[in-house]
Amino acid sequence: MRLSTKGHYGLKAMFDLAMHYGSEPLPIPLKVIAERQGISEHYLEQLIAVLRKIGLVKSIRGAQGGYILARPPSQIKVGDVIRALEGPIAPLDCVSEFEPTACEKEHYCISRDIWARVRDSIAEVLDSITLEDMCRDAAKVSTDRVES
Amino acid sequence: MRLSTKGHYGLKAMFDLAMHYGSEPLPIPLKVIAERQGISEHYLEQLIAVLRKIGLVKSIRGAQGGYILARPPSQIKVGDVIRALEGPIAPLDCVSEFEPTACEKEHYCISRDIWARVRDSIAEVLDSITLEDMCRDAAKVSTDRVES
DNA sequence: TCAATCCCAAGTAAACCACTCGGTTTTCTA
DNA sequence: TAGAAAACCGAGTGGTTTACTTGGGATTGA
Repeated sequence: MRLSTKGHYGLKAMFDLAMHYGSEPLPIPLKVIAERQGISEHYLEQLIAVLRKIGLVKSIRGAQGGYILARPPSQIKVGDVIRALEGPIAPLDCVSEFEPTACEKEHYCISRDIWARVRDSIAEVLDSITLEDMCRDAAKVSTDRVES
Repeated sequence: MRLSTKGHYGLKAMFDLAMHYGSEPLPIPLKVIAERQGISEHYLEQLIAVLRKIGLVKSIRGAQGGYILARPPSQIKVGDVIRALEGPIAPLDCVSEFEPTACEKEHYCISRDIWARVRDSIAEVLDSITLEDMCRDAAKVSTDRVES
């Protein structure tokens, strides 16, 4: 029941982009994201390629290029990012969100219901949080720190 | 975010034992469990060894021996079984239920909160279901089938 | 032009998974 | 008391996944 670094790093990168998403967003080079978030640049490149193909980020090539979010942070859910990088939420294949594979049909598998509930509870958490929420929380944390 | 077969098979085996746990429980040989649940016997042996060491099942050696639950089904939570076989619930190491490893301390990691929430929602589901609940549901399903 | 940047494909060491194999030891029953 | 049924034990194994690295090529602003 572990998340791989794909989802973890990918979310960090998306959060980084969200934190720098202004009214006139400037593209942020991968190198900067990787440094700020402490991730191998080449590895992150592979992850962000997936996010780009899925349409969560846009890229601008050439000098002064970089990446920007394809939509405002309020319209990107954490679940979108995780699904893009980790695939459908599915503790077991037979309860995958999308195209569940057939169980052994012999007898009804009682544990299936449990994993379906686990899946739904994970999805509920991930889909209830947007990148905007994360930015707001981050701002709050830094304010709290200054105050204390 | 996948469960391995360890947790899956282990829960099936425990459910099997629970379904045959009477007032005077007879030991059930591994071979029988493995056949009923469609699991490789030798592989299940390794899993049940873990469950035994942790104290969820008791073994009786020799002919007519086998395994029985160490406690009644009502006192064994699904979460107990999964934790025994898969380790503490922890989407990331830094939010492990038990002995979380240190995050990069540099700056507060905002995504940590998300994974902690995911962890808690998984734990909540798994700890709210006992083997007895599973048996009751199984009985209900088979009744429904007969009625329909 | 040239440096910054994105884009792409392949390779790789280590870990993990889902088993298998080949035994030894214990204990009930005939 | 032999023999079979069962638990117990440890090593091996082929395949997949993970988390990268390496080494380039294509695009574009200054």
